Amino acid sequence: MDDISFPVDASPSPTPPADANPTRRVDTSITRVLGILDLFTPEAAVWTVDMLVEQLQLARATVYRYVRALCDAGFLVAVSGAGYVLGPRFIEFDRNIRLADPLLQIAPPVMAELRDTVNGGQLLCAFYGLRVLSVLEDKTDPNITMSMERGRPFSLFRGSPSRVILANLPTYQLRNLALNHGKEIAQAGLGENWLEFRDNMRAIRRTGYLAASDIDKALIGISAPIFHAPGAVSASLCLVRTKENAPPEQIAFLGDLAVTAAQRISRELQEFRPAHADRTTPAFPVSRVR
Amino acid sequence: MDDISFPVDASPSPTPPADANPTRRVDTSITRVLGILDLFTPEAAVWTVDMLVEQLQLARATVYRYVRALCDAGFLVAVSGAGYVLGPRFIEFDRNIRLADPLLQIAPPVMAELRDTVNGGQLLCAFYGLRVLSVLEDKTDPNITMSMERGRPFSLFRGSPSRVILANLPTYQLRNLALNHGKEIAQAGLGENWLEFRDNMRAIRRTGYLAASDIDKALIGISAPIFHAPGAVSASLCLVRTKENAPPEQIAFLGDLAVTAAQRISRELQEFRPAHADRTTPAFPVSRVR
DNA sequence: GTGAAATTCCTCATATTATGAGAATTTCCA
DNA sequence: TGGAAATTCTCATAATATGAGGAATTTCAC
Repeated sequence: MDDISFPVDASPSPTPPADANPTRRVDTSITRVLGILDLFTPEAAVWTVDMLVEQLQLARATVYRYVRALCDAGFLVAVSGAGYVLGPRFIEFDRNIRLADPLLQIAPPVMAELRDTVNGGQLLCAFYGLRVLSVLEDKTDPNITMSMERGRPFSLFRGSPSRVILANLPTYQLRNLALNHGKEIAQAGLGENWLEFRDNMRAIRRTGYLAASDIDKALIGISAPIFHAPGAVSASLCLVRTKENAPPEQIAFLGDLAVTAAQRISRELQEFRPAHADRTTPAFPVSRVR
Repeated sequence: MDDISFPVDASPSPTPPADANPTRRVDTSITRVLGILDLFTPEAAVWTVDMLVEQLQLARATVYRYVRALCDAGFLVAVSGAGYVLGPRFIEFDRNIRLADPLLQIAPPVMAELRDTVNGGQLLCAFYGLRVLSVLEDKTDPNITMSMERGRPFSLFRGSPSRVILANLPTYQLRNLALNHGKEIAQAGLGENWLEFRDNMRAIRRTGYLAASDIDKALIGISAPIFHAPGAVSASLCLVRTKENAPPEQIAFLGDLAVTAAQRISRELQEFRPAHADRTTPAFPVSRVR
């Protein structure tokens, strides 16, 4: 737990930027169609065709074609008054993901057992390529407004749940990240070069857990990694307390608690065999970074 | 509540068929790309490019292009071992929908108040064009395994939450449905022709609530409609009990309870002004049937 | 770290198909 | 039922997605 300093400006980065890679040639109509969905945010939940025409600078007929394709697929629905909103397909797919995810079958009882000891909140985070997502929360302290419910995205480089996953990625993936995202790594205070970065990650790995407070300054999160297979990190368990409820001498205790619980989840995960093992389906594995 | 009979075979219809309309010309690549996502089910959560090539009968390079487009958008993620699974974007979009949906801000406290009186379970269902989706459940009786958690789709023509929404749609939408989905309506026992259908729907509308047991035979659901605007039904509240806990003489009581709560939710919904009323955004309205 | 095997991406010619403008049709509310 | 608004259709044109095979990466066991 040495000196992993975070001299980052506290920009909240609510949504990581869509991984637009302008240098890479890509089928444009697909990208354009899918890009429409990005416009539908909680702040701008309803879009009319007129608004889309103006925003996208496309012909009216084209916008209608796009919108219809998305409606047919259930990604948009028409609402009264010539508007469109995000469709039911996202809700259904989220359920599909929940149903297929072994982590969500294994972790909840473990987290429930911890609830009283933690006396704060718990967060289960999953590794998704370049980002980490909260997938489950378990809150007891009503003073903790984590607003970290399922679906909240985090950068891979900020917050203890993310960083403890990052630190446990295989070496070649860390090297990839250092090559492709060196600037973000440096900005996050994780090292100015590959060697520094590697050593910092190793330090976190050796401690086993990571305590940090760089997302919500009033809270402290103590995270431990979860492995789908030996050496294959795929998630993390984060114990959360308000800072005044987490005196320094308790950090190690909470860290051990997190590590033990995460190891237990990892073990059950590795013994887990999905209910539908009939097909020639590969076992559910861990995300790759690109 | 007269004689709305349901002589339907109990086919569970887990997922309504994707609204494929082969007669209608549509941009094909978009459809093909989005269609890939349909392959990712809880039973077949992991697909390799090889499997996709065989399934789709497309060139390897094309499949890679499709998959990359979907990965770039976050709808798929690469996992170790050359596989792909549904990506984080669905989880994020589901959260976006939750955050933007006034219903999910208003209904939970109302449902919490009802919890002890209902002494079973409650289901909040939303109307999405041709289907109805469970969006929230509140369960107290542990014997009720509704498996109706958020995201479970229902046909618009089966189950009391769906039918009570159906019955309260505006006349011209009912006529549309009778024209385009007459067979399903007849199969669901809702009427052999437009006049029968219209009368059946009017009967449900006049009763105010609908009790039925056609989804889970061991349970009974008592549903009342929720309106986003006068005359614009958009959701329903369904009170659930096991059959032995719901003697006939209590049905009317539960029906009144559902109607009262649904009316309260409707009223608050119509008074609701979203937090982000800055833009020239239309107010969040109700789905249309096509 | 290193190297072999597997996965992923790129290049390019060709033919498919998406696009835009405006007309025709359908929807929906008074 | 009518009429304004929303949606879809038609068609010529230009853009771009496709497939095949080879090149470049990535992965993972040693």
